[in-house]
Amino acid sequence: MLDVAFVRANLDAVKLNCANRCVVADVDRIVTLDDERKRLITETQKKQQRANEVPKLIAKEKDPTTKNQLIAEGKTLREEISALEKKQKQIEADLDAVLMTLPNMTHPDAPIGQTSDANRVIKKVGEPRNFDFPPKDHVALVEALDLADFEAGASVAGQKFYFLKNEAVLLELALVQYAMQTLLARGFTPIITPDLARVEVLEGIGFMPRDPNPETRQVYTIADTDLCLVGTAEITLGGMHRHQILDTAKLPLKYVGLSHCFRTEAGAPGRDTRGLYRVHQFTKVEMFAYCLPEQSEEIHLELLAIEEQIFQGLGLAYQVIDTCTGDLGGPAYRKYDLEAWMPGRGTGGEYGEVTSTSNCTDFQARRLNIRCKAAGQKGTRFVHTLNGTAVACTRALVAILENYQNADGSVTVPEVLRPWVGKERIAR
RNA sequence: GGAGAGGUGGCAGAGUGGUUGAAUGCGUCGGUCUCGAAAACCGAUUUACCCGCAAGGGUAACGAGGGUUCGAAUCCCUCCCUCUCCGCCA
Repeated sequence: MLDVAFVRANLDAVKLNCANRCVVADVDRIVTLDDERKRLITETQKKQQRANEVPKLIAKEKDPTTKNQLIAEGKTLREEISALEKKQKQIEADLDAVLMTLPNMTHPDAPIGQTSDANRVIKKVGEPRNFDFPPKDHVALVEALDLADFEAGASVAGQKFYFLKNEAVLLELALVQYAMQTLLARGFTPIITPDLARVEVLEGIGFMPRDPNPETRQVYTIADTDLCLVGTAEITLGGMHRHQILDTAKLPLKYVGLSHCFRTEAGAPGRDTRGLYRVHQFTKVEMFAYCLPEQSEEIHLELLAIEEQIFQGLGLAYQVIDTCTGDLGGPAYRKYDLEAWMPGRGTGGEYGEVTSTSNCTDFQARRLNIRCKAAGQKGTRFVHTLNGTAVACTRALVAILENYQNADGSVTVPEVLRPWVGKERIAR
């Protein structure tokens, strides 16, 4: 969420930003509603001031007639204040609703464009492997090597669920270990988060679990509760410190969280329907940082560097994407994606998204009410929050299986994962 | 899940309807004293918002949200959380 004062002071910039990010929002209405809100507050406070005086007078008043008059006045004041507060609440709800539609501001260097076509490739690392045999896609590999059971997944939980089997299980656990160890070495605090979170937390992060349209709602909600299955540990890691004032000296806080992720994948029908690429549940190791505003750009680059380190370590070719305005989503100020080469994707291989790291500046912190304060100093500031994928297991599995396959149908285990997988080659 | 207790300022801990934003202690910061320090003494020590060019003035908040009342940290309701005991379980 943006600061109302900021919006008022930068009306044109906010409107341009909305246009760049393909968001339709009634920015002018924010000013109108905010004016009305302030007017109501001022009026309420005047009445409240009198309402505070009256009881004190009553306590001292001896004359019964005057006393009764004061009691009557107090009664009237209470009714008036109550009515004003009701009005104020409504205005604030309206204002909030408009503010909720506004996306975060955008980094000046982010590419401007409506669709993913405008995303900018800023770096390519590693060469897509040349095969001297026709490479299989991961679905074929998984079937041949008995690494997953999609039919059982569909039978038990429905389309886009799966059972991992055999070495795929070991690979997933190895990926988690590998990512965790990499982040631990960089001073991140390891966390295992809840897989469920309250609706308010989801909303604070920028999800819309109350979206009445099931076609666009991204998350599963739990019937008869105010809980949702988390789509990413970003939600829980970001919610972890909500309503807190953090000590400036202890920032940045860097966490590496492990959780399952659940996504309805509504609105993505027909896309990547096969295999592990787009599924309703997967395991993910996620980085999350809370920091001072002046630290966030540097940390964003650090998160990107870590993602690159992890995929370089896995020996996978990838490209780095600077995401364009139209593709940023609501909370991100800037977003980099890593796309790994996937030989089985499309015809003849394509890059497929494996990680994503966003600098959300104070957009989430404002909604989640996470501030920081220097000891001994007056005043607080909203922190900046950042997130980034360390490893999304299923996507990484796709890339590993397809890139490490051999002519004989076996798959070589990436060297960094061997300590946990316990073998060099997966074969049947 | 059942029974009970409880959630007050950085911490500890008073306060059960009337100048209580909140005693007291500790901590922290500033000052006096001192060559310096300790001790002692004095003072300060939350956050958000509104009005105002400013100085300054005001409103709100005692887990959260409602309610009763002229007046609520104090009474009532709902929710969240913590603790103890029992049950259950990995």
